[in-house]
Amino acid sequence: MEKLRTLRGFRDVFGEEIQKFNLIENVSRKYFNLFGFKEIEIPVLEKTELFVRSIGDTTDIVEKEMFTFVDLGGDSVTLRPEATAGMVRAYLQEGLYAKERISKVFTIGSMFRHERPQKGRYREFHQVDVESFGTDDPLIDAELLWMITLILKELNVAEYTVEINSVGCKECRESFRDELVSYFETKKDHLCEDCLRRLERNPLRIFDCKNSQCIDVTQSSPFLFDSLCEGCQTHFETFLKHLNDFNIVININKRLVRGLDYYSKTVFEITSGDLGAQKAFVAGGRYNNLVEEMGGPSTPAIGFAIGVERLALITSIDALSGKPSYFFAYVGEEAKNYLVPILRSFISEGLSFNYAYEGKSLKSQMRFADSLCADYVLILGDDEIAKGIIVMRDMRNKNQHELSLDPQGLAKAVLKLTL
RNA sequence: GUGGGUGUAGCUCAACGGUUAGAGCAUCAGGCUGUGGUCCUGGGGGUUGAGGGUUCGAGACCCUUCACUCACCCCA
Repeated sequence: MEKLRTLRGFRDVFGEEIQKFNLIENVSRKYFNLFGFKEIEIPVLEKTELFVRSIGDTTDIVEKEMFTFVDLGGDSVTLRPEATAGMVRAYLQEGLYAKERISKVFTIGSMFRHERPQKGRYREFHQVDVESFGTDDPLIDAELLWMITLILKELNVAEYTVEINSVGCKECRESFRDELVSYFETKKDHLCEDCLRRLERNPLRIFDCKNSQCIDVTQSSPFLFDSLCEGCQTHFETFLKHLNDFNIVININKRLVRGLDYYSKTVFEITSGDLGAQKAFVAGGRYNNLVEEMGGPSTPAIGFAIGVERLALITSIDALSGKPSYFFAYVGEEAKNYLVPILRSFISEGLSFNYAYEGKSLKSQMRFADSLCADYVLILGDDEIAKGIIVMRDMRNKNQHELSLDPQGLAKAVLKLTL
């Protein structure tokens, strides 16, 4: 029989990695709450159209990376490849724009992209996603980056680069596009196949190309950054000023463009050299037109996503929580009768507890306790029962104490001794 | 979609084309029938990813296929 295993690019997350995931989520939540962001959980599965319309039908994600299928009702549905589209949909569907002047929301969960898996990239991956609707003030652009740096600091991530750029508004992009196309037309024979295709459909993406010839061509090309309209330029300069106020060190990268069509003005990426090719672990930007394009009122917005797997790769986890753990070792059937009362006592005091279900030898139980890294082992056998006591062994220094055998009061007595 | 690497015990890996495929770690047990980590002894655990071929003989060589992995592409 064929062995059952996960689908390609899908994984079981456990052990140290899940601890890191939890840590990342907890630290993120903490700061989101401090900054006034509210959690919202949105569906993993949405109508395909939602993603096609928001992300853009010429993007790689939509063209070849979505888990799309027809459901039993005949609708084309898609597992979300990113969170922003669903967040915008929720913002409109739930009428948040009418309920509050500014909506600051976040969500945490799985995303799906049908790509070839490699280090730090899987078909199911996790993102922490943050969105702010309702203001174009560059102060919030800087505030988001500040919040991210605080989270990274608490997670002990020190080696990273914040790259920022502005991709302008619709208007400056429109006029720049013609300028760019005419420049690349003259360099056509130096561009790779992909870039020739990009030239037709989405010329800005040529800046994304890793091909050395294409990079050469872009060296002397005009940059959108240099032909921003006055409004976008002021927006960017104010953004820079606020970043400086928050004491955030950044790197302006005129080549930085995003792979999704909806971005405008501010875009940013946070990268780490420790991640190899998949070096971006946080990315985001402003998208002032998307809400309107999706059928809502004209609403400026900005958001970002943290790649949890990638962040976990560069996060080192400290020692586990300081709470001691206890193990109950018993010898003989009579001792086992004390198990449940003692268990109840421990749980009601909130003490972490474990034991061997089959009795086995005391030696075996001690080994088990050791393998679980128990801090204390409570030992109960015929001798102790006869004397009305229970022995508590400190596994680190091998000291043993005798406690009176009173199941109800045992946890309290143990607490007094061990804390 | 393209290219490279790798598939042998739960994990990490050995085994020149030649007995019954081994070792370390892990696990279980014993030494020490009431005390963990160290030590010693032993046990269990394998369709060598799958299928075909070459050969007297294949874990090894050839072909096919699958999977994993890294990189490209793209992205978080």
